[in-house]
Amino acid sequence: MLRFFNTLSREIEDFHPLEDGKVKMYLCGPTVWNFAHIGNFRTFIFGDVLRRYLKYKGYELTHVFNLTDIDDRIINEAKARNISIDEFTAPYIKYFWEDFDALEMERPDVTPRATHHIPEMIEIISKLIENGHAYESDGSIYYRITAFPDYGKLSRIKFDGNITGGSERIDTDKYEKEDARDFALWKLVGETEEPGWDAPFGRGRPGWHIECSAMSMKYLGETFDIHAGGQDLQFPHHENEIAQSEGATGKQFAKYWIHSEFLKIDDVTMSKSKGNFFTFRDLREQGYSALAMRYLLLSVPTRKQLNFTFEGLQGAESTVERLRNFRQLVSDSVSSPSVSSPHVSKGSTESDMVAAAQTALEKFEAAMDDDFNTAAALAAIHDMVREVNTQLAASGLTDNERTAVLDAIAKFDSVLGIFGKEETGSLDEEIEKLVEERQEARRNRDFARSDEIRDLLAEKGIILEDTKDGVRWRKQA
RNA sequence: GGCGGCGUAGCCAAGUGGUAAGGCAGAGGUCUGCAAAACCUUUAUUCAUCGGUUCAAUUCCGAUCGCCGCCUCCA
Repeated sequence: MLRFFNTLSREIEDFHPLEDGKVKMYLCGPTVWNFAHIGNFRTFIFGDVLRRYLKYKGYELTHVFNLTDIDDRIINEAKARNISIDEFTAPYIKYFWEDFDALEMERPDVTPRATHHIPEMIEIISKLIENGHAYESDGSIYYRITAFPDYGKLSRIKFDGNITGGSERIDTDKYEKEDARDFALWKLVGETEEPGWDAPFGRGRPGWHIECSAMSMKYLGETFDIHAGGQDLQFPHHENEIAQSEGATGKQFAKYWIHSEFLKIDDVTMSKSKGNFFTFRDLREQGYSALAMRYLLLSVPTRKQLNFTFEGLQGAESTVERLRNFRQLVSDSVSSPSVSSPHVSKGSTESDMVAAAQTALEKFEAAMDDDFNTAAALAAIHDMVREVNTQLAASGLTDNERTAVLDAIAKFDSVLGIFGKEETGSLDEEIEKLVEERQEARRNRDFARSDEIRDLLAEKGIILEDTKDGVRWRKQA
């Protein structure tokens, strides 16, 4: 039974989708005004694992993941460069998907862009004006929070007049809002001002929150199962989404809310405004692999803050390498002559590793079912790896064991995506020749030459290992 | 000021009212021509501190210290 923490209730709840066997989920995607950093990707990778795990559990999933391609930063940057919004965002959208794919995330089913859904936003705003949840004032359409008594039910924020730290904006606000908490749905602009779209209530552009209401409800319906996103979006973004959507439809918006915690770097939150962030590309250039980043970001359950350190990333690199190596060893064990040697044919030996794989799968699923405890899920995998490695070193695996273990790995990886693609293909001829020459040298006990070749290949990213069954090669991640 | 989270070995961390998962790094060993990989052993008498509840607390309660976040654009 899948259970997880629902921000709405602040409790761990059993998961019951609205419709049996089907899940509709929405994840807030990036604002494409810059490169996404790995803190951003923590949320997205969690979303990916959430997606994969729901499918693993057999749900038929509709997964919507938006791109915000209009907001004040984008407008200002585009203006500053004297280019259109589309021209400004196009490269960042391209980079984003490149990073997304490189991090082995599965593409969501629908990836809508805000600028392509202006009519849907206008429709919601029109409804809100009609039913009294919105009003015009001083060049903007505002949401009327007093008309929505449930406001604050997600973030549980209280407006007791106690706000001091955040009061600056409100105190100095030059807009004529009925209530300081009211937020803009639509900002009216002049007839020729860009960007601007025509609407019954006047030409303008959307506010900061309406896009997610519009895109989620368009593709998932007025009520859907899961809405996820970064912790920082809880307030005001998600709170406002609820207000807009439920204000317009009178129905519950999302049933379950999941928020991913921040990534810290040296104990300070990684954020663009603080300038202490690394992009995926930064780390890639420093030689760290996408798989290691995935592993690191999944090594801490999403609801806990994760402290990023290079020592940790390096550790993740070693771990991922070990896992990949493990799969390769198990896979290669087919041809190992020791597999069929008589001394391993004891029935108990075989059932042990089949059982180990089974146990690992059970623990893995139990951990994931328990509020997506990826840390415990990884531990289950490591336990199996150690057991099987021991068996492998001692006497090899039977065909049944090999199949069971590889099958378990495939299942783990269908959710976590940390093993990466299997190494296939062969070495090119030149390298093949060097390997052969090294073998020859070793036979002649010319170790100086053989070590020389091994170093040479290592520089090319080919790692050679001499095993009792012959030479084995693998590529560096 | 209001609200919330966290503090577990060198690092990343799971976890439970009954006596500390897992990974990385380190040390020793097996194997190897040497390596690598893998395996074995080892690394927290202790879970920020101080009190309290309890037969028993890292786990519950309170206080203190430290760190992080939201309340303002940010995954």
